Amino acid sequence: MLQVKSLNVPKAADVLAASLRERILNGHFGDGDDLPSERELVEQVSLSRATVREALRILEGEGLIATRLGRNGGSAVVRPSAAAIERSVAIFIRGQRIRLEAVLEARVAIEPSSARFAAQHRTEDDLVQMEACHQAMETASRLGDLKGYVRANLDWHVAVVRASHNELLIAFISAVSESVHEATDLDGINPLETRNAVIHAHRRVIDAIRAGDGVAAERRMTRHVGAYVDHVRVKNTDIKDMG
Amino acid sequence: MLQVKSLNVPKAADVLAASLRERILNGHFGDGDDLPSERELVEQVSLSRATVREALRILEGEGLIATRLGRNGGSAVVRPSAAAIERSVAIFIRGQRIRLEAVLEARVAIEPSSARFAAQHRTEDDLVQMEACHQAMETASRLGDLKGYVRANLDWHVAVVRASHNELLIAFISAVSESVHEATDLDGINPLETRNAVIHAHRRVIDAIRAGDGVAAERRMTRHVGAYVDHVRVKNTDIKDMG
DNA sequence: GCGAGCGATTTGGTCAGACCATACTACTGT
DNA sequence: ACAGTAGTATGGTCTGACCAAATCGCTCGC
Repeated sequence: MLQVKSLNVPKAADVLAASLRERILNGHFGDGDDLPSERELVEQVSLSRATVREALRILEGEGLIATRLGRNGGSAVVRPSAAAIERSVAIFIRGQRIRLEAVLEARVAIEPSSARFAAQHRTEDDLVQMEACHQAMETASRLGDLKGYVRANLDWHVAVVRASHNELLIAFISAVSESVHEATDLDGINPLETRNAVIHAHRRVIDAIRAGDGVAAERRMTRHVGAYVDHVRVKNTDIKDMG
Repeated sequence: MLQVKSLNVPKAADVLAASLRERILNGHFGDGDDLPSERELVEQVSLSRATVREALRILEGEGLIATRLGRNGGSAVVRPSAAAIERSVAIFIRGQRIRLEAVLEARVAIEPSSARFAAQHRTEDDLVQMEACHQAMETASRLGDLKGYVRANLDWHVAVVRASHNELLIAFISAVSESVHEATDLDGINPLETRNAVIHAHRRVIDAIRAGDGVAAERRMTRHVGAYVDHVRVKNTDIKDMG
């Protein structure tokens, strides 16, 4: 007797989604192009509207299309942004209950190299952004606005990585930053003494980046984030999860 | 006249998905638990089956549930894995046409620190895994099996990061590795001379990790991946996209 | 002429009910 | 006792309808 091996039965919606995804990523549909309306797609692919909608919803979840309501609405192709990565990372961290220490380690791994790349590729605008965050930190620290200080601190780190002009690193750091922020609020007393040390360290990193000195930028960032993770570690000798 | 501010109209499916997502991430539903069947959910939340299905599909896309067919089927909660991150990163790289150079930079940023963490946290099993990849590389190189060599090379790098026991770094490196692999196939002639140098560099990294010497592991890995990215850069002076 | 207002139209969002395909359960006949 | 078969719970798909939002385009009054 003929043996059929475990016959996979792909779902119609998945097949359609894969087809559309491929055409989008191939550039067949460009950024901003409107896909056919749901009812048109129904006719074109001979599937029910429910199935077509399910496929569109998959692509929307992947950040490949955006759907608008009303006349002249429909689904338009969008360039996939880092937002999808940030979402999946956030879910991963919460769902797997990743240790805060591991999240900080990831930052420590990424930021020094990013600082080096930033020194090599930074533009004038990047410097302006970093200085703005820096000043916001100083102001918030002086006023005792701890919440604003922590926020500006996070923004500064993201600004540095942004200056590297490496889209992947930017996506990664953005993804972990949010989780760090949520945990840091609870954790940090951030005494003035520590705040001043942080601000000073930031100052020196910015200077190196402005001077285009990648080696110094990397070394200074290494020291800075290393000190920070040590600081957190001594405050939480026990293992602490997030979420 | 009363002014209503921009009245947001959340879609029912999104609301339901958010509700279920929260309950899953809170641990209210544990790993492996079965969600109510679609028809039960329809009754519980007073929405149509199409809407309920859309919500479930969202969660499935986020890697929070898995759905099985047939009797005793239904949606079961699963721990979100790195797979979702890998998917979103792959889409991001292809969709944004991230430069291969940027992808390699991300690896360069991540791997040295990972090697250091690996030296600190590696288990015996981790060493076995790395040695296995190493040996596979040597064998493939000797036999001239370039495809196997490249594969084993990638696996070795992932194995090192895996030994760091940092789930986030593992997810990141896995995500970029696939993209690197797809591009490397085309790129690499990988002459014997280069292969031997790579294998020797790997040997020294493994030795440092085995010895628990984090500083040496990090330094050696830095040199190794730095040499590799330079190697690629000289071969592609023009900017090359992926996908 | 022209702008404000208002209906018509297009399009996604939701609903209801049905039927099919699949995988497991339980019975039944030898 | 066991193989085969009918039953059943469940996801997958289809059909067709109606609702709600956003836009278009016409009319009317100035």
